[in-house]
Amino acid sequence: MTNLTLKQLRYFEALARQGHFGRAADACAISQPALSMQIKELEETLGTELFERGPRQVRLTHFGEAFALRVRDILRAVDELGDLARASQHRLVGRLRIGVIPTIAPYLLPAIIGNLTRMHEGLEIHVRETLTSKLVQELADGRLDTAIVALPVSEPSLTEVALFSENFVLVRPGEDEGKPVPNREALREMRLLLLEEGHCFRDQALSFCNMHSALPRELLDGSSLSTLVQMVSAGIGVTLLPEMALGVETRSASVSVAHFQSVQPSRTIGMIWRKTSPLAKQFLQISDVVRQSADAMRDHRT
Amino acid sequence: MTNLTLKQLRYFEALARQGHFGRAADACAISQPALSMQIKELEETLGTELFERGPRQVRLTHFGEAFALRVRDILRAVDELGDLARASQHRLVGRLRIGVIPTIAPYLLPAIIGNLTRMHEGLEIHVRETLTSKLVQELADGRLDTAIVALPVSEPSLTEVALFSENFVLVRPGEDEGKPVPNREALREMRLLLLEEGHCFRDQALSFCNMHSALPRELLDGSSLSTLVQMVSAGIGVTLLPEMALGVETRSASVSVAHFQSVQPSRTIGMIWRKTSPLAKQFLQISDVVRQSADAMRDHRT
DNA sequence: ATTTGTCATAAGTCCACCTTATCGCGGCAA
DNA sequence: TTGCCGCGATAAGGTGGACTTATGACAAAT
Repeated sequence: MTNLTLKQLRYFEALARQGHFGRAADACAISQPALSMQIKELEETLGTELFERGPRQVRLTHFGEAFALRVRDILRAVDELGDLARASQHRLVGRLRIGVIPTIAPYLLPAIIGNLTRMHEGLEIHVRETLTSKLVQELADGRLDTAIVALPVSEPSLTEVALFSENFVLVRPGEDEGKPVPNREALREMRLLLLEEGHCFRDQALSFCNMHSALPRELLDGSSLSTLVQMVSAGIGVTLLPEMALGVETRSASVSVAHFQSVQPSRTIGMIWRKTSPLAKQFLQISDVVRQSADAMRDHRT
Repeated sequence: MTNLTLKQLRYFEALARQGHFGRAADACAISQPALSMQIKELEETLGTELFERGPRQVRLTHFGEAFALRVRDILRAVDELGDLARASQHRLVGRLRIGVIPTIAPYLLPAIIGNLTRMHEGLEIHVRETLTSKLVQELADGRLDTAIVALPVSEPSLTEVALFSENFVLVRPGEDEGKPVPNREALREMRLLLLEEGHCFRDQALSFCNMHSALPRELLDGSSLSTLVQMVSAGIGVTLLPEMALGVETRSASVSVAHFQSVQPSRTIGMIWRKTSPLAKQFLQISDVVRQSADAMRDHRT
């Protein structure tokens, strides 16, 4: 025996409502025999009569009534599937698992989360803050949807879009205020405090100084940019900060901030996601939000 | 765009569960391209991607996950439809609206209801007690499922099956005990107490006496057999009772009961239902229950 | 008795769906 | 790199199911 179909249930519902084959067929935009056949097939599939066909009227049997109640629930649920799909066309819905590197997260996330939840009501945002390599791995595993990292990542399976660039600034103890800004060569002679191994920002800073990672002698590892700034404030050394961290980290510390003159060190921050992800359009939307958030922060700081 | 089908939802569920087109196709007992096409069609219908097709694995999108939850509910509900039908195959289920004439109801119903509820657990019995004409009308209107009345009813649209026959007995005041039993002609000279117009039992009694209904002079109307017996007990007249009523009505009344000698008046009690009713088989089942109940009563009384 | 209304059945057409065969592509090993 | 392999998408063709119109059957109404 054939399985039952949604079509049959729809026809059944129409006939139960109309109590008349002809009118029900009209309502379904089919011919009366087509409806008759489908109803008959449905009854055979169930092994029970659903309607009592009298010459005067077509009436539901008892079982038909019980059946109709459940069928209506089912049809409503099915129609809601369509609504659900339509609703999630333009609006990002459900859970968004976003990864962010530690040298970005504290400064950018508050604004991003605020804007996203405001624009996409009902969006549940999970944040993962860790190193780029782990983010990439978790992205590939499907444990993350997207991540905000420093470009380039150069993973062939990932799409990357640029969000913004930010310069690095030199942070020195407060008493160094006004001293000439060292160039890269001079910097190499100073005690440069950087994050521990694995942070991309560390590599970027080293790269700017033309140093290789195999020079641990002159480096002290700090666990966060905030810690580094505190150490600088204590006169232990100097460090580099991405511009975005300036507002938060140097506000209440006795340090002096200096911009480099000729060659501005910088990095590009971008968003990445699996090339296969069907949420690409939504991610582009989100990237706009992030870009705007970052711009707003920059404007507000200057 | 075509509507979505249960088949698509079933395929979708299999693919969501297996995460692999080939295995899901096997599970559905179809070829892999067939499943691919149906999934594609489903996604097009919804306007959204349900799966993220990576070279490594096939994963649900967020929307796909939300979708799967609802789909599973729907499929479960649909499968329950089949169970519901199968469960109500042989067992009478739901509501049974049964009509009974007043000269039967008080005596037969307790036993019937007891037996029916015992045999068909979960059966909800509604009883309607009124005159045959109204029962027939309500039956035709679909407000009753079946009725127990005196045959024949001779409605072409109704099926009738005999349940049992019962004789009428003469009920006289207690002091008439032992007096010769009058024949029909003698009965016509006595003060015969009968039910009001419309009761079939009244017509049956009159018919036995060869009287026509247009003889109100010698008749007094009582509202129930019980009332009639009380009036007889008070010496107001005599009446006829169906045998079935004997036990209940004459137990605590000072009346004498006499059986007629030669020509036993009687009536046939039967069950009726719409010819179009698909519950015919169940009604036959019920009629057996009723028959047994009546026999048990008769045996118990003698 | 004829007509009307209503549902079931018949016959034929067409499209949806399934099949097998093949392509395209990314991953993997020599 | 090059060829192989696994897997999903695509192509082409066949079959059955579902729809159509036309007609039958039956009861009710006139």
